Amino acid sequence: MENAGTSGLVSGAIGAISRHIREKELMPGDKLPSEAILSKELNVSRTVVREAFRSLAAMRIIELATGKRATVAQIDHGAMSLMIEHGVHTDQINIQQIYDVRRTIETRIVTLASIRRSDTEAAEILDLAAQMRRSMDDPAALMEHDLAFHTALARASRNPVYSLLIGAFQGITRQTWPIGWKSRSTQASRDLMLVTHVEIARAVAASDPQKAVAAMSLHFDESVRALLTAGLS
Amino acid sequence: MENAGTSGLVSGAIGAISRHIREKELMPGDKLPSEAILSKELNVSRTVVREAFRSLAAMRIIELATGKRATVAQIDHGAMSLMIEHGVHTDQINIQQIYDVRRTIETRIVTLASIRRSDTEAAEILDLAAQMRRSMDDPAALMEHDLAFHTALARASRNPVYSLLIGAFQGITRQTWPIGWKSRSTQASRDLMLVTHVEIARAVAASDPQKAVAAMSLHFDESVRALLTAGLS
DNA sequence: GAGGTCTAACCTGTCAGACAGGTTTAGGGG
DNA sequence: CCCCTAAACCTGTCTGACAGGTTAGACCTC
Repeated sequence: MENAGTSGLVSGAIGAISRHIREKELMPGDKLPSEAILSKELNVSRTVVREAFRSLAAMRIIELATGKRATVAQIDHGAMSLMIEHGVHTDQINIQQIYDVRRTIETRIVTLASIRRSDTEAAEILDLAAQMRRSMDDPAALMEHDLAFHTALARASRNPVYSLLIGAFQGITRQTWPIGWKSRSTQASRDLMLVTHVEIARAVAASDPQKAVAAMSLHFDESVRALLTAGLS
Repeated sequence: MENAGTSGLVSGAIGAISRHIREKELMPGDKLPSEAILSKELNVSRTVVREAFRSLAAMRIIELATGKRATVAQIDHGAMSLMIEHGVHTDQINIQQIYDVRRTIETRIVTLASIRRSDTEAAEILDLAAQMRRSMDDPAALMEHDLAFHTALARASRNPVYSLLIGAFQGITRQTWPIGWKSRSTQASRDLMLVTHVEIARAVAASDPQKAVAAMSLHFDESVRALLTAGLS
């Protein structure tokens, strides 16, 4: 009775275009045929091709731009971020569950980062931790540095899937971060958070996976507690 | 110089519709306004609303069906699966990287599953492992049971984000699984794989997280080795 | 009054054609 | 050989139309 994914001209076009990308082994940046050509080849109206393009663009599989032809896109976490946000807003996922996943993958990330980070990356991570400390009185800036810190760690893991995943959680984290920050009411608890980040950075820079994991673990214990204190289910 | 995500009438419509869902606190299954109404409210043509709907449907944020109005959708791994496949086909992600992520999260999954699984779930997981054994001579069926096994474990973890992630890797796994199976050329290596699954199932059923993690770890060691043997970068 | 049926109103899927810009390309002039 | 321009190409958006699926209410029967 259900067929949503495969029936309909648009779904057919999506499939045909995806196949085209695979078969021609197109790489990010490569151009796709124009809407007019595709609509002729697939025997459908331009409307159908356009809706197929939009669908693929929504998943960041292709990239659209006015005047230019569509191109194959680089993977990007934007779409995943929206999906996760949607899941949270519709009560299908809660914040604690996201934190469990983040803890799991970020623990692995710091292990890999400790082993694989370049010196430049180590410096960047250290610097981001320092910037966090400096922007202690500006929550918005602090949050951005915090997010950038975790993103940099993911990148240093040299596994793009981890970067993708960390990026996917960023959207919803932006919305919950202030809650956690506010619930750290004492100066001591705020300091602790900043110090923990510095500790993580130092351990990664020192190529000490065990210490890095321990610090990251502490960070999550503390974060989860902060969110629970704030009453976040 | 870049603005792809926020400019254009369609992006505006996507934003407006997303906001509508959040502000009205719509839950999965709830209906959205019709295309005609939305196009009037947003002062854009029906074309624009339709393309916005398609985009949201591609991310499985909403669900479309002919004749009926669009509804808010349940989270679904379909879109993520396509994104991952795209990443692999365009050489932005390789299989080993995916296996590293899977190992990381599946290790956590069996820990949670061991603690939280219901008796029904335990029985199901045990049964799936048994079915794998029985379909040893039918690779297609074996693969499906294998995938179902890991999906069932994720579900038993009681964290929908893990289910989502496991689902997201399923598409690409379907394409690489046969490679791994073929590279297990000896009867002994094939038996090992089946036995390992049974071990995981038994450990979860026995609520023994440590044993479950050990077995899962072994499973991934073995899988990664099989793929490396097959020459998969 | 309850239940069932049928029709009219509503809604989505697809098509065709049109036009305003943005982009690329080929040619022509210096 | 380089630069500049105009034509060709391409996408974004709008309008109007029609087929076919869905729904709700009117109506009819028991």
